[in-house]
Amino acid sequence: MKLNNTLTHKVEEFIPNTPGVVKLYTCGPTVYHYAHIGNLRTYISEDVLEKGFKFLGYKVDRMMNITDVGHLVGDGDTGEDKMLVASAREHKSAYDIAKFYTEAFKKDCEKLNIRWPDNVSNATDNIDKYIEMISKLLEDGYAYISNGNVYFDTTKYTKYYDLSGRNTDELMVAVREDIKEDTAKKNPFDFGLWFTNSKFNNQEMQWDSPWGRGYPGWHIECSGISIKYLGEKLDIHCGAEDAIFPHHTNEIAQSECFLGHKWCNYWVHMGFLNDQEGKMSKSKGEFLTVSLLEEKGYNPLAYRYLCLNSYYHNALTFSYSILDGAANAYNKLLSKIKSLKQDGEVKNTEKYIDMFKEAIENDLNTSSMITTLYDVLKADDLNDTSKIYLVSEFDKVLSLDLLKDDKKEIDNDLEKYILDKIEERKEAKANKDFAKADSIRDELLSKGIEIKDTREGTIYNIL
RNA sequence: GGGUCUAUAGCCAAGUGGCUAAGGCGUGGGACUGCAACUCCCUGAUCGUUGGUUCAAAUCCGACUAGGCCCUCCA
Repeated sequence: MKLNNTLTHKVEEFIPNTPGVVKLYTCGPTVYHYAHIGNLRTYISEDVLEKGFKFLGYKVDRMMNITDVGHLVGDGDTGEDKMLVASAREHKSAYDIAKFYTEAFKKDCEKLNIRWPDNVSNATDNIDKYIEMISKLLEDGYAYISNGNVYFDTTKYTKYYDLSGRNTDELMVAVREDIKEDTAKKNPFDFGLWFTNSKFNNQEMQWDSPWGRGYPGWHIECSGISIKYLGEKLDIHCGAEDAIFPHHTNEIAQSECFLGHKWCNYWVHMGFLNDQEGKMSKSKGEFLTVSLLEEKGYNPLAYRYLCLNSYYHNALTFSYSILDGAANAYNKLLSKIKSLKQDGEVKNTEKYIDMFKEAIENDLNTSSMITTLYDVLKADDLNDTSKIYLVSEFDKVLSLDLLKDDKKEIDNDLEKYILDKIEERKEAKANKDFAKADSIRDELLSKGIEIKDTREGTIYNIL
């Protein structure tokens, strides 16, 4: 298995700490609002990564966090706490907001066939672990207290800039005009581990700690949860590309200083889904949620297909025309698969399984996986039974419901009505009364029933 | 300003130094059809520009150009 490792800036062979086992940590969502489809792209990629490893025979121990503790709002807003803003907007407590949007996120994942990870933990459920880590960092001199807050001292960790490739001199502090520098820090890029004295005096979520009542910094959350549940050595840490600096950079610093050794060998970052102006956000432009796509008549899996057709590490620009293309391709693919009929024994499939595995091993080349699927459908050395078998195998990773029988239940009355109409139209056609034939077709279509004339006769399809 | 990633046909893309540059969508043409839809067949690029390395480069190196992301938080 080869992966694009941000730590080494190379696509390189993946070697787990324990042969055959992958310890995988994926950064989860901040649950203060609905997720947009750009957020979900990352989770689709991580889902395929997990399933791809399993397809290759690995055991995957995966952990994901849910960030349910407040942080600064983004996407155009400034200086407010996300959870607080959502609380005020919806007149709910921060805990209720987190619960509500966690459920919403879960539903979105279901619609996109993103398997809910076996291990998911809320940031607020692991405060004890953060306190343990921060205490040790203070004890060992990697952290200091200033103005009531605990900060990590970035000058104490020499490899601080390895992941992002930056260096201290060239970074700009508070590059955006609307951000004020925190003067309590010793060094500009030190970051908060625990706050007791923040600008959010109305912070609802607070806990007691050796440094006073307050709340943890954002970065400690992922490190704490990962180490608590997956142990001291992690194989792969995933996240979106914007998390490289400072989030993942800070995670590495605090984790390795706490552990005293190398923590994670592979850092895999997912590219963004952009709109025409660039980064997709919740506050500018159209707020593209899975529900919105459904309202517009798109199958969420058409979006999944779109994502799988591109490389996880690169940016993808969203537009309705590319979604239309994906939806079209996806529907054609489904109807091709639907036309397969069981016709014998499964045979000659090894070659195609190998091709599919090769695509996975090639840095999760989802585009090639789909190409292999098309190769199977076109193959003349495979019978239909073998093709169906391969499609079902591939769908373990692709999760596009390729073989799902979505035939809608219709009652006998409706069926009789449709068959009568089809018979009536057949007669009209025989009598060359095409106006009548067309009007019957339109009538059925207006009721959501599409008919097609095939060599085997007229068939109908409930839309 | 600095870092980092990217650049293959209208669009999504494969390609990891060497046969005629995969595949999908769309477009155009054709077959089928009373018409249409469906289906099937045919249809397109010297790989951002420019130097270099090599017997050989879309593939390696340099420069340039364009764009994404990061330097509060964001997937």
